[in-house]
Amino acid sequence: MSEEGKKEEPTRAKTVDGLEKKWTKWWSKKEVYKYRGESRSSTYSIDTPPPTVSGHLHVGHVFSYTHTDVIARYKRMRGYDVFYPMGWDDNGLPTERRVQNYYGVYVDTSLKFDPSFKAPLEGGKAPKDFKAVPCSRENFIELCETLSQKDEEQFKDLWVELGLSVDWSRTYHTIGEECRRISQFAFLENLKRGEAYQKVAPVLWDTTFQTAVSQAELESREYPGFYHKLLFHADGEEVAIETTRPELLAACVALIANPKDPRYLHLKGKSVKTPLFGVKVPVLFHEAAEMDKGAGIAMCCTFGDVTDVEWWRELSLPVRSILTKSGRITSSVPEWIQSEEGKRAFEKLENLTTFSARKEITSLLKESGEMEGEPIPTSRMANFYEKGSKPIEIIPSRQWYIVNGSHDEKLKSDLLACGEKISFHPAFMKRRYDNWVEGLSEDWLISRQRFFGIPFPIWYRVKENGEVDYASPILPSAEELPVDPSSHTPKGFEEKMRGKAGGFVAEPDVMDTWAASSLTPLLASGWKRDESLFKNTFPMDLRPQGQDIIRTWLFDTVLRSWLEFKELPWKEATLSGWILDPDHKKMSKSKGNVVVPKEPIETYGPDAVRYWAASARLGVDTAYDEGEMKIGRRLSNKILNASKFILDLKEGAGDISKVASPLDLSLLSCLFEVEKKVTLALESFDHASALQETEAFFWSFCDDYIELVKDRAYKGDQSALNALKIALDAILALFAPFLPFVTEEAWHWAHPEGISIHLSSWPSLVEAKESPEGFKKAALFLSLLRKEKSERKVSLKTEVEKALLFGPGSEEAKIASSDLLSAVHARQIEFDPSQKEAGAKIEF
RNA sequence: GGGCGAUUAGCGCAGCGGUAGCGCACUUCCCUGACACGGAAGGGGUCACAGGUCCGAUUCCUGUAUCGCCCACCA
Repeated sequence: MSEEGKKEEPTRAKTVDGLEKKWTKWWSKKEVYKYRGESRSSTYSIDTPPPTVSGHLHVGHVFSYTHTDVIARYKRMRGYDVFYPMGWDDNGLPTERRVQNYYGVYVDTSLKFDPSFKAPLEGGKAPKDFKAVPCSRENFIELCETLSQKDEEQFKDLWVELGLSVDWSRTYHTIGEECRRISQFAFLENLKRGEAYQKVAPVLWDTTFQTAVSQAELESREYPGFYHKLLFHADGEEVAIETTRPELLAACVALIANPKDPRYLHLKGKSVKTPLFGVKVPVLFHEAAEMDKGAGIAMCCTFGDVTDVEWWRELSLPVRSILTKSGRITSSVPEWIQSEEGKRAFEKLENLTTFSARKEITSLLKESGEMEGEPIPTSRMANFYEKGSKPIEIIPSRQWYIVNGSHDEKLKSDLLACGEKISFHPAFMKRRYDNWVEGLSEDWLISRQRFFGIPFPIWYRVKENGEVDYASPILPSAEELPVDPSSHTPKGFEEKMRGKAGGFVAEPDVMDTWAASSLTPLLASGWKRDESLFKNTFPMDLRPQGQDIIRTWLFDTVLRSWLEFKELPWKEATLSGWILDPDHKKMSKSKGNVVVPKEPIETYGPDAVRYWAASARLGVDTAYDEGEMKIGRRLSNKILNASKFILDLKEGAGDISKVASPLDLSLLSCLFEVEKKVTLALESFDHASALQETEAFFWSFCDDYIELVKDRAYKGDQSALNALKIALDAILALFAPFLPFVTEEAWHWAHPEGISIHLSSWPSLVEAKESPEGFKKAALFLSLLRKEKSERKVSLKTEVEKALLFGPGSEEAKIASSDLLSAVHARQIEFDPSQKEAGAKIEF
């Protein structure tokens, strides 16, 4: 026992306050949660979600991580060697922005690493006329690692305080060297097998961040717009179309109507002239044109939305692009506009943002009389990059992709089969996986036009004529990884050949953050780094995560694992729900309703906060509820007090052979039943019922069993004393995964030489000879007698002459007759099972 | 438009073929030799609605409504 422990012993803690400091220190000193790595069969491995290191903590973190910790602790007590690592996600836009603001820098990939670089700021507010300073990608990554270390300390403090049983010697960073190496290596493997490829195609583009984004990162939002009715000119008639994107008129390549629409059939094979620009475009027909939408005929622009892309592809239309990557109209008149009026009109739109261009073109159209009526306001759904603030545009560019089954039926069905083999908890979450896989329409776009992130390990040759030869990239060997092609020179070249004809250039793009995150099971388990660790931990057992990232993190991880090994990354996936604020609104920083987890932990104690979290089932959105924490705190205190009471009695050794009274045996049978239920629940990841079941038994144990046997226990009755001790040990063990601090405290009172309850074994009682009904009925009649006393307005300890128990169950309750007698302070007791309804009477 | 979940006491939630449970809150009582950061007892619900299956439905089936989420649509 530690010195601290000794000091505590004479006066056992009365409340839960302060337990966390004492025991977290002890656990760390004794390496209670260390993964030993003996064999795959004894290992239970967890693919812990690496929290985004953004400097903000949130009770939602506490919620879902507690669910996982309960399982980790349970498995450990079941004898598993639990592999429970922790990662930090410091690769991605949130970190990038945070580092930029914190240090006052931005990345310039043309710069070389500067070992003496000093950032101009170090947190705090930037001076008024401050201008951010450029730095190399490597310097930026260094700054990122420095800052995330600070953030990680915060997170780690929280996790430790919460009592997460993480093995802190196993941590990783998603921007760390090892992760860059693995991500690049895995990408090169994909490339080798033909699963990664590049192509020039229309991509979803965020104009604010100026990067391509993937289908998985889209979200639909309500966006205000206007319907504009434009008049196209056909022979002898005007064709009206409706559009919300008039600014793209110059990019129009065709009008599309439904082949079944009689209104436009006569235009088949004809062309029309666009308003303002007078460009001739064909009238074409396609099933995707909806007759009841707008005018029933649409203009197809390159590119206004994904339907345009579909038409463009299927009808082999030309590309007429007028939007630049910054979201502005191009700065010169495109060659397809021939007429003088058209050229003049376009000049007025040059360099305008889509928003200003829309206003400008509207007035031009009004002037020319080619718009019918006023624009009609509408609210439509538009696609946004989830972190962006303007709708995405579709712009053709060269990008890297990884296959995901969208164009490959075999791969798609393999991935669906993977979904079948993973157990989702709750099970209905699997449908979201299926829906996503079935609905994929494009391969996974993994290149991002950002500066911070994991670079593609690729260079390209520059031909003698100065053109970049994308077709045959130069690749590094596995030993060279990680590389940053913008500052490292490929083998066989000299740095001075960079950017020169006959030389080389770097691939400027970085990988999507999910490209790294999708490798967490490989990263954590030591793939290509520690083969014995890898053998013992992969495929992993459990992936816990949020329900919102099934389509990204979960799917991408399955995909990468499948491509790499033709294997599942893990067997089970648990999905936690949202945390809502007390008014059932989703907690989010922008709403300002976020609760910082430190506060409730300090106020109620970590066990109480865990109690709240563990009371909610997986997949169920849960309101933040301090009331529930109060109950958890009360329960924790009660556990301490009940333990104290039992251990202060004349010590029973917990020897089951000394338990002889039928009531005591019956209690142990009830306990056996509870253990079975709790174990079953935890095996199916139903921590909430496990906790509830344990708690219900514990209250009945305190209110009924302890009250019944108190008298015997005071008198040193061995049967009662031993049963109390056995039950106490079992109850502490059943609570241990949920309430690690109080259970540890009380367990050490009983086991002063032991290391930790969390390394002790899960209770495995055998059913006692007596039926559980005896105790249950005794408890029932004890409660009926209490009710009788309460209704007769006498105190519980008032002496009475006779207690009369009748009705069903009173026969079984007879095994407790002498205990009932002393518990209700009666001189005699009578039973009458012949009555129809159970009840109790007292006589004075 | 497709899919998924929810709807049970004032609130938060369990339950699931046999005439409703837990916790909080509420009312009453009790500083009883573990516990007043406590304990005992009590009141409170036509289980969203409408059909169907069944001897019997809150529980199964089919619809409807409301709320939430995911996907698709975005002329």
